[in-house]
Amino acid sequence: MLAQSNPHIMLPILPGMTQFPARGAATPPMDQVCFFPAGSEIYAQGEKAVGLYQIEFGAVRVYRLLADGRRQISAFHLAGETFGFDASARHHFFAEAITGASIRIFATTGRIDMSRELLPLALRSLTRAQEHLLVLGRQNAIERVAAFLLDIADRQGGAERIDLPMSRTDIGDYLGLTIETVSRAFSKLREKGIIRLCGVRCVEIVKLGALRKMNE
Amino acid sequence: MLAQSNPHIMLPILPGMTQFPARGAATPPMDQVCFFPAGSEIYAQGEKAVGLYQIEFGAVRVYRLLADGRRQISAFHLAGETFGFDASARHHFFAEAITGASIRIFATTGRIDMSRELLPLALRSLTRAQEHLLVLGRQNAIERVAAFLLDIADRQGGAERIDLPMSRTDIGDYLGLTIETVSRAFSKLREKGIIRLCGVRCVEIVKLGALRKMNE
DNA sequence: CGTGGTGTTGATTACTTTCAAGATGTGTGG
DNA sequence: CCACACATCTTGAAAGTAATCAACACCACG
Repeated sequence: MLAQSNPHIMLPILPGMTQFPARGAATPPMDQVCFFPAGSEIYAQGEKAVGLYQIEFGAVRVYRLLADGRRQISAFHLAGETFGFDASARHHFFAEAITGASIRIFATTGRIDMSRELLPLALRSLTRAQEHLLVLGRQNAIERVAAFLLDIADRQGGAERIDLPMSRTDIGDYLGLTIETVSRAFSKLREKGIIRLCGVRCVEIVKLGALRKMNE
Repeated sequence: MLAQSNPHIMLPILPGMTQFPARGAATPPMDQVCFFPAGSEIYAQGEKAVGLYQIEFGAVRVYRLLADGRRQISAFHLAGETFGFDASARHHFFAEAITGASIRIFATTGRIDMSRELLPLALRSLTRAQEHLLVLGRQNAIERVAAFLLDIADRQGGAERIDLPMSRTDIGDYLGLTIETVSRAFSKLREKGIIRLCGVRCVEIVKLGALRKMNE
């Protein structure tokens, strides 16, 4: 696999890019591009919200925890997408970089009113969340994985080859399944000839129609 | 039970209130209060969105269907709440009155920009949806019912006596469970002394702490 | 060439669904 | 006001799906 677009490779900090978390800084600097290493926290539940986050490259998970450690990832965000709407004054969720991610942070507080631009983005997040409710509430394991693959494929430009930045654990926590069940669903889709697994985090969609038919 | 606040009782159409669906009208009239009988459609998936909906009294379900009839209710809305954000140009979901409901419809198209007022409402819907994802993805049947009761109790003003406007089928379709499982969860909570059932659609929360502890 | 993290597969257990029957409650008509 | 009918809800038993527990495979890294 070439390095061309492999998000697992740590890129050097480029000029004009700040690495975060940085020594001594309590919050990331505003209105510039920050680099978050794989696994690093972008914001935490209960933390004061300062703005919105636009991903230049990399991937992000937004999640919530139960007291016993059960985790629900409410959304993945990929390059080009904007997140951080889980807040009125404070964040209700955690956000972490999955792979190393370069993120532009926009201040929205104490600024000119940005509602007009923000509302459509917020509504897109809302629609996504509501559609995910249908998946979690009414679809079985294999249908959930199918929905996940279709969603990611679509957001990666619709090519049949998908690059998964996240682990099976992340996928499980997004789909409300265990990693074993996710793995079995992948295997079953492979056995049926619907997908091809070219490496653990690379999937090729062979029968797009069959995948779509599982989600109607 | 007194008629005082029983939403199951059909109220007469009051002066200044239009009943809908009405003969000959393709869409409900704008910027006024409409009465929707129990079970009637407020908007449908794919329908052009015309505005937002504020509930004067009654209750509403917003849902989506799979091809085979499986239904996921993404949200219930009670008196005082605003809904209808499941749309960019067209609605992505269905909305129906559960009980007879009186609803004020606000036009948002071709009007002065209302983003500033709308954004906080949309964000509240988003947070609700994302929190519901945790329930559907990571909680078991009894925890889901507990979460549901806490949510409704909170939205009805926090009194220990809850009036449920919706059927067990609706609750099941909201929580991603069958009606039988919902019923069994209610029974188990009753057996544990956490709730009391004063009629099928009336619940009294006896041990609020125990209920809360199931949702941490 | 080990080592640790991640992913896969198998066997068993637990929980929810499905199927079925009975109970409760509401509305209607006598 | 009571009796019946229909819809809704509850409970039980059997079946099915996903979780858990366990072992092994794979891969990147030192």
